[in-house]
Amino acid sequence: MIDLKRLRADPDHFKRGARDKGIEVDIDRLLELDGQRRTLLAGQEAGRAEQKKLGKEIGPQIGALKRQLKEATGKDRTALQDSLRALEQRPLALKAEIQAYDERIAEIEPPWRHLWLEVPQPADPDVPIGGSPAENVEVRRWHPDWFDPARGFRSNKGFDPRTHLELVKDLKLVDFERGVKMAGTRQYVLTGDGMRLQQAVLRMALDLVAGEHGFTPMSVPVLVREECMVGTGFFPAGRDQAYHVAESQRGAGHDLFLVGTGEVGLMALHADEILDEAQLPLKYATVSTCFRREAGAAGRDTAGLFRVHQFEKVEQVLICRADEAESRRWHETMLGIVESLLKRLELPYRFVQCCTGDLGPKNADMIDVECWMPGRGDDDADGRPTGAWGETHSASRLYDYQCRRLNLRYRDAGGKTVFCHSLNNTVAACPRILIPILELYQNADGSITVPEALRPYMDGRERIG
RNA sequence: GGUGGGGUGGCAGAGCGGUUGAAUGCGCCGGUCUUGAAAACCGGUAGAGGGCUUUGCUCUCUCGCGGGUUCGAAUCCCGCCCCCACCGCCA
Repeated sequence: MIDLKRLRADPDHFKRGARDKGIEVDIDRLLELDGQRRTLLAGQEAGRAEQKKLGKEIGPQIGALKRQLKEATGKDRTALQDSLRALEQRPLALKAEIQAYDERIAEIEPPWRHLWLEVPQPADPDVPIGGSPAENVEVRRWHPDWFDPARGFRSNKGFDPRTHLELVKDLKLVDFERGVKMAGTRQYVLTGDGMRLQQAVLRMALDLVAGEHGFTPMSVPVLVREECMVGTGFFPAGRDQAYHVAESQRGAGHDLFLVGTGEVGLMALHADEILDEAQLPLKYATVSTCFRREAGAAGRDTAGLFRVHQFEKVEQVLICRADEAESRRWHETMLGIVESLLKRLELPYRFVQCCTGDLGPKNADMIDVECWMPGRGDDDADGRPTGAWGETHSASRLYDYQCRRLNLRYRDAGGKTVFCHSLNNTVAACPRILIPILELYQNADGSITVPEALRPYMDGRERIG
């Protein structure tokens, strides 16, 4: 969430930020509620201060009188009761006053809090302003010697490509029909070498980020409390995207939600903690199952492995000191890890600077990594796909937006508690990353060459099919 | 799932409903002493929000979380969450 002090000081900054991201939030209403709340709080606190003072003054007197009352009879009793009543008059009036404040605050706080959570983090000034992914800006690209996306598949490999959909069917790597039978649309079964290939990619990615780059590998819950989803910034905006396990309907005290990314478990791990500055940065990686409802994506990428409800992902997160330069450096470092993965896999890729409209509420900056997928894109005159870039990774820089929500802080050299900065980045998302691998490494005879970097994870095998 | 016990500061551990935001011990920080260190002694040691004459003073909230009783709740009542023990079930 954003810093309310900054919002009060410069509302236009946040209004602009929301507008640039195409997110509707009534900031004027939030400021109004905030002002009301602060006024009420001041009144409530003044009342309580007096109540405490009074309690110390006349509390012991009341206690003494009540003790006397127990033994007293007749006239004494009436007199004692009268003085008791007189003594209690002021605190009773105060009590009513404070309760009135409490009620009004209780009315205001839920909408105030909800609006506060909805205010997006403004994008950094160097993020291009735009409304849709079409306005994202390519930053750089790379391709191996043996495949230049600019030239088209045939001139690179000497034959026309099949799409990954055709390849997995021919080679029996995926069973879509039975996946759908069991679990509905966008479900699939990886079979045999399809599963082996996926495991090879995941393990290679985890070894890279954990083994070579010092990210601690973790296994974290994928079924979490709502607080984790709100804390990591996926709720309330992305509530529709998450599967909701309504355990409260069968008597449990709280519901659970299936995470859409391992980032949730890795980031929520340290919620409500105050870390030592010396512990930072925290570098974590996980391989986890991810669940997405894909609400609003009906009809988009329905065929194949591109957009599915359940998938496996190696994710890296980093929690560091609240220093812009440092978190920018880590962003580059994490992107560098992805780059080395894709170079080892020899997959043509490009980095894309996402525009404001593509960032989502929580990010100040986001770089997408796209791989060349020969089976995507428009068809040519012969009805063959011409290929297109497809998003496989996404690297976000969040400043302290996420850590504020998670209440995740550290104590700096001066002893102050400061919200940490956080970053996250895909290392490898499966089965999506299998698409460029299968399509680029396909051979004229319909087989797939196993990328060299994956062979150690595939019992040394050189081809599938 | 059943039964029982329990959640208090960095940790351990007290706390008849009334100056208890919290004794005591440990740890940590500063000081005295010392050639240096240890010991001993003295002092200080939670977080959040607000106000001001803004590096200090002051107010409010926080004893798992939420609600209730009360003039007043760490203390009494209710709900929830979590932990521990034993039993049952189980990869």
